[in-house]
Amino acid sequence: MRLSDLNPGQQAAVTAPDGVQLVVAGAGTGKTRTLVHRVAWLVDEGVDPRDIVLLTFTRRAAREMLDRASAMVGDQAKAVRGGTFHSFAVSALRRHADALGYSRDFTVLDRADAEALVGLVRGEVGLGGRERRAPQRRTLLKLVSKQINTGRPLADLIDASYPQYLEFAPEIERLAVRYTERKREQNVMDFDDLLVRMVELLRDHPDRREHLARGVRYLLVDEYQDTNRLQAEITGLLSYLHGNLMVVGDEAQSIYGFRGADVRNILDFTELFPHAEVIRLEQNYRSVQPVLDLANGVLQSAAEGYGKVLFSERSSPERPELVTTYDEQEQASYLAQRVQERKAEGLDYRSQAVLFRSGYHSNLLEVELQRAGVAFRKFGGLKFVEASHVRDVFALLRVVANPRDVMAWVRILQWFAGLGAVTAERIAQKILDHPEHSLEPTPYRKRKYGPALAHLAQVLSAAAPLSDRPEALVAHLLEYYAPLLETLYEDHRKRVNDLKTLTELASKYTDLESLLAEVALDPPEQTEIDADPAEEDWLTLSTIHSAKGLEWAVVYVMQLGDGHFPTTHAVEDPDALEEERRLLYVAVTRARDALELVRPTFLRGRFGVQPTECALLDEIPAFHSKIARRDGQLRGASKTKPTEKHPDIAAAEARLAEFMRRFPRKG
DNA sequence: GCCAATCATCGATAG
DNA sequence: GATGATTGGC
Repeated sequence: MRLSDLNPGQQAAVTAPDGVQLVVAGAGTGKTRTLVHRVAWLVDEGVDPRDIVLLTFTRRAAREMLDRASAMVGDQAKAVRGGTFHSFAVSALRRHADALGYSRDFTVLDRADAEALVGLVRGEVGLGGRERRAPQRRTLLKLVSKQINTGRPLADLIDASYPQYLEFAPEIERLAVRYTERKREQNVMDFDDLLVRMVELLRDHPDRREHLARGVRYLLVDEYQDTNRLQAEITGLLSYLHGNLMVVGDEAQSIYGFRGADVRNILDFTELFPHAEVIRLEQNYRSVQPVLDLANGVLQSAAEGYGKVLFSERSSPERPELVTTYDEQEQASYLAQRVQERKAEGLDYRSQAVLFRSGYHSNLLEVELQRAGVAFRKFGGLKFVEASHVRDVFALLRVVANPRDVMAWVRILQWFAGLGAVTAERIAQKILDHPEHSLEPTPYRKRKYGPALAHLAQVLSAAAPLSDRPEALVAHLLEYYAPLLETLYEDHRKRVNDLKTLTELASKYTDLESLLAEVALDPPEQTEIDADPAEEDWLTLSTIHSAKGLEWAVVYVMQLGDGHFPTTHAVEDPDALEEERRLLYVAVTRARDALELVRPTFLRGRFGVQPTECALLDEIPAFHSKIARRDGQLRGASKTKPTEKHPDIAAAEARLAEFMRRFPRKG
């Protein structure tokens, strides 16, 4: 490895002596590069790679960094343990489950299952079927989760986000307690439990703490501004023994407030670790100055001053562009055409990315791209494993792995005619209370669904011995499930292909537990599954959250407009709007050479499709001098298809024309 | 008492 | 489009 490629700040971070360092690194200042070099440098210095732990925000980021480190110092760097806090916790918790009243075959509930379980408890604590409008299970889980991740009292959180539900505070308190109890009974953990139990393990079990911390000689944490208090606690507890900790982050890029992330973790870091060396990386190597001018403008408009100004030595005559289109359809057509134009000019799709606030914002664009034959992959939004029929198969896998998994049972049992939610829960509870019998169909023999249960029991008992061969296990279960699929879904023809994909997915694993944990913690993206592996040049579509830490030569930020980006909620809530601003900052700073902000004039609002402002853009100081304007209307429209007006807009215009005709202006 | 079909309401980001 | 309350049927 060569240190001469690095600037003095980066070198200081890479070669820092033992101890605690805080690396404050603005967007594009080579944060990832620095971490990669740090790992490589440590390995090069003779540190056992297995004693290095690199915690990142996604597993994708961890993999990428370790690959790059390996390229510098050889494959030994692959032995570095890397992943998210959650994935690190799963492996630690499996080994130490006994200390926490769990057994080591616990399963991980994803959000949908967690919500389903909250739904069961919801009825139990009296939050269902009343004339008073009680919060939905989704909202309830959000509240409980936020309480756990922030440590703030539930009543405060309700007051802040859902004041209309304050009258339910006592019931919600009870729900939180029951929910936790039931998860433990069922030997399942939701995402929050992974952190909570990890803290519990490290805090309350000194022997385990020492054992775990002994193996963490160097701890590196990326994206520290997006950690919550539990993660900060884990960071401190894991590194207490050797005292070698490096955290890296940028407070201006904090975009996970909704998940309980606390910027104070990074802002107050030196109070917690007074001996920490603070290293600042300020020079931006990524973007041209005009892009940074706009990024700086976005930060200036923030209520909380970050006092940060990015500068670059890369100049460009082109300012970022504000592209105005008529509506969403024209936006989609424009983008599809624009990426092709750039491709024709010699810029690969690989160097371009379209970013948006919410997963569904790209729906129309995806249709246009498909029509135009542009290969793309989408990151964020609905995942392959979230499809209902795929979840079905995973429910079968989960009861094989953990027969106490009530939510998996409840899902499976409701496949059968005449067996509804109430009976399903009753049977699942019975299995939980007498796990030695598992599914014993005899008591239900006289029921309509008796034979179906007998068949299921038979399939599952044959499945058990296949646990250490996931591929064979999936094949066995599919033999049972495939015929069922046809009766369960009218559109089963579309769904049946996914079953083959499932077998392929399973073939990558050697045991069932890691298959299930990985799929819960790092689900493969739908378009990765669909993509033609031979196609190497594809366009990236991504939510801004999923684009964090990445960069492209050209970036398009689409769907700018109140109610979309920023989202509905944020338009009224100043704190939420601040997070939207940081989100825009993250999006803008992904661009190396060129940036386009695309803004449809007519967007779907509360009263149908209507002209829409964009608070985020309007408040940027001297915005108009920082951007160039472009009309997104397609001139060479014959190349693609003609722009269609949104039906709502067409209808509104027709009504307007009718109105004008009947009430002609005088004079 | 439970199931299955029907109707109103409301939306995000992710491990 | 999903969630959850409601309603009619067994």
